[in-house]
Amino acid sequence: MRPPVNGAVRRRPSLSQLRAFAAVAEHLHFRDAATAIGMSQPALSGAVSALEETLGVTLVERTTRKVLLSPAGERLAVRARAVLAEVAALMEEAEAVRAPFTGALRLGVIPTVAPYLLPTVLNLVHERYPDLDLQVHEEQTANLLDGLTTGRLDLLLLAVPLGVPGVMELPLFDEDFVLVTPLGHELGGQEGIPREALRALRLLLLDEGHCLRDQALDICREAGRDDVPVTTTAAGLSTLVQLVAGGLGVTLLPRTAVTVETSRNPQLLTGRFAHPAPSRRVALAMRTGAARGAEYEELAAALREALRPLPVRVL
Amino acid sequence: MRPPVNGAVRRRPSLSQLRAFAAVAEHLHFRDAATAIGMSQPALSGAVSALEETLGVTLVERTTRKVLLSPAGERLAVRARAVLAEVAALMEEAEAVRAPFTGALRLGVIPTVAPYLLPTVLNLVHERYPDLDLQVHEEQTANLLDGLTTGRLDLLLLAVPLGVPGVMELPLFDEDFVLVTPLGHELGGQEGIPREALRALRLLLLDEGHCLRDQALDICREAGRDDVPVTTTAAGLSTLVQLVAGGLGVTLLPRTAVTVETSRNPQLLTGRFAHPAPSRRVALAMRTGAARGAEYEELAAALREALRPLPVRVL
DNA sequence: AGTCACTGATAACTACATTCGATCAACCCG
DNA sequence: CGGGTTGATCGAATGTAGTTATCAGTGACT
Repeated sequence: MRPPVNGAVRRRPSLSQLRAFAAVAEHLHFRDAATAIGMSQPALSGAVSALEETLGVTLVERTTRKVLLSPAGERLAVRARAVLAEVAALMEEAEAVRAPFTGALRLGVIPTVAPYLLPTVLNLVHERYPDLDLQVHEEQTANLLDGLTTGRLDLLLLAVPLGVPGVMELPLFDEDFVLVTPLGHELGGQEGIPREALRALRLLLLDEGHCLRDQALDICREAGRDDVPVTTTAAGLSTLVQLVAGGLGVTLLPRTAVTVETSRNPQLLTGRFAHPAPSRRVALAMRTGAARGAEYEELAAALREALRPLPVRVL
Repeated sequence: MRPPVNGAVRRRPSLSQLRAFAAVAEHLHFRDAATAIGMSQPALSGAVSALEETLGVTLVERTTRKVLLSPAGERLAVRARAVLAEVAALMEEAEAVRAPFTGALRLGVIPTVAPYLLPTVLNLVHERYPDLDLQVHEEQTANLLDGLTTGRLDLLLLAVPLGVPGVMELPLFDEDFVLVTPLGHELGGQEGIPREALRALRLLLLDEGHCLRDQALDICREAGRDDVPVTTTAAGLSTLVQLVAGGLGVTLLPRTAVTVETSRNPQLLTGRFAHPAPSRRVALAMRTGAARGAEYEELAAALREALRPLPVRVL
């Protein structure tokens, strides 16, 4: 009493079969799919048929003129892609073991960090990991996270916490915010400024999308300021500082940006907040389970050392 | 200027190679591993060597007397297992598509739900999915969750929310708790009992580990009762009800349990709480991304229909 | 309606990877 | 110093997976 039409011996699918199927699922066209994965069309055709045979399921509805996936095919294509992704991760990890700190590392950095930390980062990489081909992409947090999860980027350097599942943060340091004022401002150059002072100030902010803008607004809220002072905004910290120098208001600057941005402008003063000063945490972020994760952690450790000379609290 | 000792052509590992490696990683013994996956020892030996060749990494340190994984091997074994797990999931999903609602379904049920819902569940399965081999396991929530994540169980029927990552809940219904009192108790048989009444009652509870016990305690806390009345506890709801009938105190019973547990005992009365009454939500739970997930969702839908006659709020 | 271009399927053949049984060499143990 | 166990190696048989060449069905255009 065996099942009726089941003469097929159930066996294990092969990776190339899954690759073939995934390619067909993507292109919905056998010849295109075949060239895409570098094999002949008959081979691919046979591979897909063989897979359907081994799984006992029709995956692809082919009318000579059109190809589309069966409902089962839709579901199994997802699984096939998952398998192939795992295999790719394995091979990548093998490569990472074989030759750590080589090849391309696509690093995403937020604009309010990039100009001030990149010198340190680039130096470190150049000195310590000369075979690492660091490719820097400066974007805002949301874009970076999208790039990370879609695989366009490998590693991010940004402000945390992110609270995004599947993304692991490797904290680097905490840095205080300082108050940047024009020369002659009542708070100019003071120390121990209470946060509540923010309530009465005309605060200049970055454009929408910059996490620093949101952090500044949060700090204001915590200081008891409920209105949102959106009068002027600037695309970059340098511009923002120029606006402050021009007397349009004051702004908050992360500690790492202060030296670069204010030293070249004698019109500015920086004031420190009272302890505990508002601060932000800067970290590396990678996909949880990234193939080169171990390297990223080592890089984070090396980076913490390299950042020690900076006026921040290294973690 | 090509890399020095790299004559090997980098190619793609095969699934059988990964299977072989995973087996060796598990057994740390070539012959055992070979028999475990049903292939000859030389074949397995060759497969592992071939994998090392394709990956360009030494995975296994073999001294003729001992086998152990290299650090790289440890890391890559994890990846290999992940690949194989994905493949297994794919095959299982294919099987599920090919023959839905057949084969074994290992269902875990908590003790405070099992006796009252299983008749409905078994009936439904028998009528609608006769080829489904339902295997019921009655355990407490913590054990069930462990069983689910380790793969010992496929589906759970329990009280939610669980808040466990990787576990998806398919809500079935909400049911009120009722107050069970002995005959002659001041609150006996009343309706619209305020929760605050719980403060003054001698409440009997189930043993540690039953989620119903924790829910009852939560309800008490919400009602403003801070002390934990742990005087007597019982291993099952039936026992608990007997204790109530014996005048030892009162207890909370989920609505689905009331008919069964109180009808056979004329010594008891049940009282309803004022709206909104304390309640619990009962749901199915499965691993996120379970191969037969679509079937479980359909089963949940069918179950909701089948439960409609019961005095609960079906979702 | 006929033809053409393009689709995926098939056939025949080849190459090579996988597997097996048999055997070998190293090692631990008594 | 054997005896037994370990993993590695060998050579042959098998089966898989790939190739090129060709076929057969379909829709579009004239």
